[in-house]
Amino acid sequence: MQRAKQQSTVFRALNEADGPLSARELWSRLSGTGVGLATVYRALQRGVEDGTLESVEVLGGGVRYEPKNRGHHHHFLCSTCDHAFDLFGCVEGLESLIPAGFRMTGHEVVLLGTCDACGDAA
Amino acid sequence: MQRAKQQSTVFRALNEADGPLSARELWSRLSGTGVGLATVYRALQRGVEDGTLESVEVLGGGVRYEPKNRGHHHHFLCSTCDHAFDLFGCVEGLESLIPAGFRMTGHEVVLLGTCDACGDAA
DNA sequence: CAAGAAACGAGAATCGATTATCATCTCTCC
DNA sequence: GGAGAGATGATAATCGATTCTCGTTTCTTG
Repeated sequence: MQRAKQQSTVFRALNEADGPLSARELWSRLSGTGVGLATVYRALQRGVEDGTLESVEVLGGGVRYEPKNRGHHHHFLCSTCDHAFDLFGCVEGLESLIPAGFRMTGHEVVLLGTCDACGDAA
Repeated sequence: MQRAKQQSTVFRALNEADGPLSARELWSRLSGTGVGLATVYRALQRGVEDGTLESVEVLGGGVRYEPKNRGHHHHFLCSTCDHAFDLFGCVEGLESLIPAGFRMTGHEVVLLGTCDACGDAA
């Protein structure tokens, strides 16, 4: 087991993911590498401080993290495996929903359903 | 202080709200009525079982509850006061975001910004 | 009014997520 | 090779949210 390189192992796993991962989710993907949960949290915290990572809250799964260089996008949450996938593209017409006097600075869209793998299995 | 009527006090407060409320938020609106936090949780739990309430997760504020008779709608989350407001209307074009093989069963939209009151104060 | 059932409030207990602690290990720079 | 700094893993501690427990109170029914 290498030391002092564990955090980069964490970052690599996050970069290879197809969506934001929670600390636990990330940790379970690192089983076998000997990386401890505390190190995962330390890496995530550092990444956010550095500005290389971003914490996002999708739904029901607590906070998840993903690289900050993925641009504006949204997520698809599989209700079976509870994994969040990145989506590309956005939606129009959000402004029409805003009540008078409110100022919008951002938006989040989450699509729910079953992913490819879970749909096949069903 | 009346007893055995506390739960209806909880339901009334929730019906009068302009958006979903968390247990704490609801409880703080009932300060002065003598209603305990446990009773708020009991009422919420019962309401969800009855089907009269629905639990929703907006963002960052944990679970919130609202009456189930409000139809399909979304929410606006004020980043200053952290209160969630009901919005009316919906958006189009969500289907185009779904990857091949995925099946969509629902969606959530949250607009972020500052509400009327907090915008005025700023 | 009396008895039993259900609801109540306060605070203890629990639960999951995150953070802090600490002894050990590894890397860097002599 | 050695010293010091920083990183690491295991685990304890913390924190907030929610649920549970218990003695008390209120409601219902007669």
